[in-house]
Amino acid sequence: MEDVARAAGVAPITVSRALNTPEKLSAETLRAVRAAIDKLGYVPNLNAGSLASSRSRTIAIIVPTVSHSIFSNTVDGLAQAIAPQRYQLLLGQTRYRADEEAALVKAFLGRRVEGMVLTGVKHGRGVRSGLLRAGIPVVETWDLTERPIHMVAGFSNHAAGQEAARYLAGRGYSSLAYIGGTDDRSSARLQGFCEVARAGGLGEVAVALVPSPSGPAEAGAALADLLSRGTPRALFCSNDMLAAGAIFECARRGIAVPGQLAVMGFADLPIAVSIEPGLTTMQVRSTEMGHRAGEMLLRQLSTGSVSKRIVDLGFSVVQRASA
Amino acid sequence: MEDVARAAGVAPITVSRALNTPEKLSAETLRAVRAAIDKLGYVPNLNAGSLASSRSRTIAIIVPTVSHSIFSNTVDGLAQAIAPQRYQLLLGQTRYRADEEAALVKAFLGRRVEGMVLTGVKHGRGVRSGLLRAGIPVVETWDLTERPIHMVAGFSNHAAGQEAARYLAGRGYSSLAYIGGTDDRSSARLQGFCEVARAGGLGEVAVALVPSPSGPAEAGAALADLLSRGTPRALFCSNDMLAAGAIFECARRGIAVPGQLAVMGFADLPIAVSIEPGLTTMQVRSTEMGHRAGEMLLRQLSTGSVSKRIVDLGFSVVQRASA
DNA sequence: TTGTATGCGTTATCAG
DNA sequence: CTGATAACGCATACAA
Repeated sequence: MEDVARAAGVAPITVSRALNTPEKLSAETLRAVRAAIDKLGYVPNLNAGSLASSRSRTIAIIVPTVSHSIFSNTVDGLAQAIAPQRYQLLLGQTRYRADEEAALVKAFLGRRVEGMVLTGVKHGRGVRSGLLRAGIPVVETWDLTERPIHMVAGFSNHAAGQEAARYLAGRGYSSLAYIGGTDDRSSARLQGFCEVARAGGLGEVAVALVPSPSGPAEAGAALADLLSRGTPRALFCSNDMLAAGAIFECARRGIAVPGQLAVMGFADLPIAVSIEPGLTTMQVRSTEMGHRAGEMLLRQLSTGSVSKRIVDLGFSVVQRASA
Repeated sequence: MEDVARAAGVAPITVSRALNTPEKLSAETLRAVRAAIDKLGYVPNLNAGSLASSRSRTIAIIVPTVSHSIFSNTVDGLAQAIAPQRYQLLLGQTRYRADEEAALVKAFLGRRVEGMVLTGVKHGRGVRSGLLRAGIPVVETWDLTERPIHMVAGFSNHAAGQEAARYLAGRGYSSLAYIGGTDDRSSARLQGFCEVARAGGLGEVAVALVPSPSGPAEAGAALADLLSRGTPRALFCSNDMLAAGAIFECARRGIAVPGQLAVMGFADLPIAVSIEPGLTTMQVRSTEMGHRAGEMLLRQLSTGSVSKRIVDLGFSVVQRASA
């Protein structure tokens, strides 16, 4: 910056201003500084700027894994929301391990990120307190709680599970089965699903769990397991990829969908509308969740005020052919 | 850090050592410092550390979008490779726009990232020169070139396209069609595919392009378009999601796969093995690409030497039922 | 509109 | 094994 200042015949602070508040410089000075910057190929050190201004212009997001479209959509949405404001994105993956989350939060706090987006509302040891002490805005996603760390943008997994059971019961299916992951949010959906099934007199739900992260192939094996234990009439899968895998397995076994087995998914991924038969599923706004989280953080950062602490993005059944 | 030092009765630099080179401190001093750190809830400012040491311990990756599994796998692989070394990951999305790439590179350079992973080998204005001047290690992925910026870990899209055509020709299919995206790498695959088709006397390939990013739904429309223009016997899709969409469309139209139309995909995503019929596809190592890129960067950063500038991860046809 | 003085929170270097 | 001193490259506060 000193070199640039010298080349442009100004003080270093003027170079700083040319970068950050160009509107406060005369056109002539600005031109000279920019010419010097180009000539010297000067690349401002943003870390030094962060240190001096104590504003890092970074936001972090922690997800179980980015390999799962539901989460990568959220990352995508967040990235799109913050990019126009020239914030940069730090990405952390827990791979479904709570202690990883705590380590990542600590590391990001060390980076002095200005805001953080988390997955879920249950967190590892020290996460909540560390975040609270840091005093940065935090948005939890992919679930809902009355008592967020700071803000939450998501939907109730428990209620979504209930709604799925209600939908299937309403269509007259009585013998229900479930295939899903082992993470907190899948578990919440399962619990809601079973509650309504039980309350509706549909009896016990046949459950097959697959370890998260799960893909369509695992669903095939899980379905085989379920079929060996009984004859379900309708199957709720904790995400669309599992549902797709189940439908493929049915095709392989000559089981008609929905004729013999109705299949319902979760998330409304692109494959849901495309697969044959079209997949009845629970739509949730995965991209919007990230985008909204970004907006909430930015609003808090720029105005210092929260508009809403709890944003329920909801869910809705998308009825297609499979159930 | 000063507060911690005071509480522990040592100099600030000793606190720094407790954090970075604990093995150089006496057990007693170390214990005292750590106790003070815990007591005060001290979180070291890594940005300040970066400034003083000129080592940021960050690595950046730029992908078109993380919503596409092929790229999110690469991000995942990179994240896994660098996490154990306590490097952090900055993520940038171009959304398939070259000028975005240049802007992201510039921003990441400003952050003083220690290494960078790019998608593809064609880059926006100033990207190559800026990176070269910065002197940081760079790994290009998802393609191959004789003249990488620094290093490249990928495979030849052109050769993969050729191989696909060769495979289909070898199975006796003569009337070929193609559905694919509009990005550089898809284009390279298409070109290789057409070259071999032409050279093998199979005539012109019927081509339907869908704008990137593309999903299974777009493939349905593209296939409809192809069918309105002729009767292809085999279809090569530029990724498995497009192939899946094409297979679903065939199911809808009562077209037997592979009986009436053979379908071949690209990437070997989890859906390929799961879908019915099993998808014949071209396997590429998307996760490994990111992981390998991370290892190459770390090696360069720690030893200062490159083992291999050009790493060809290759590709291979995975034969299943669809072609 | 531009400049001067100062400090942000660490680590490198050199000494003891 | 521990400490004193001087950067690192900027932006804030204030002055002109």
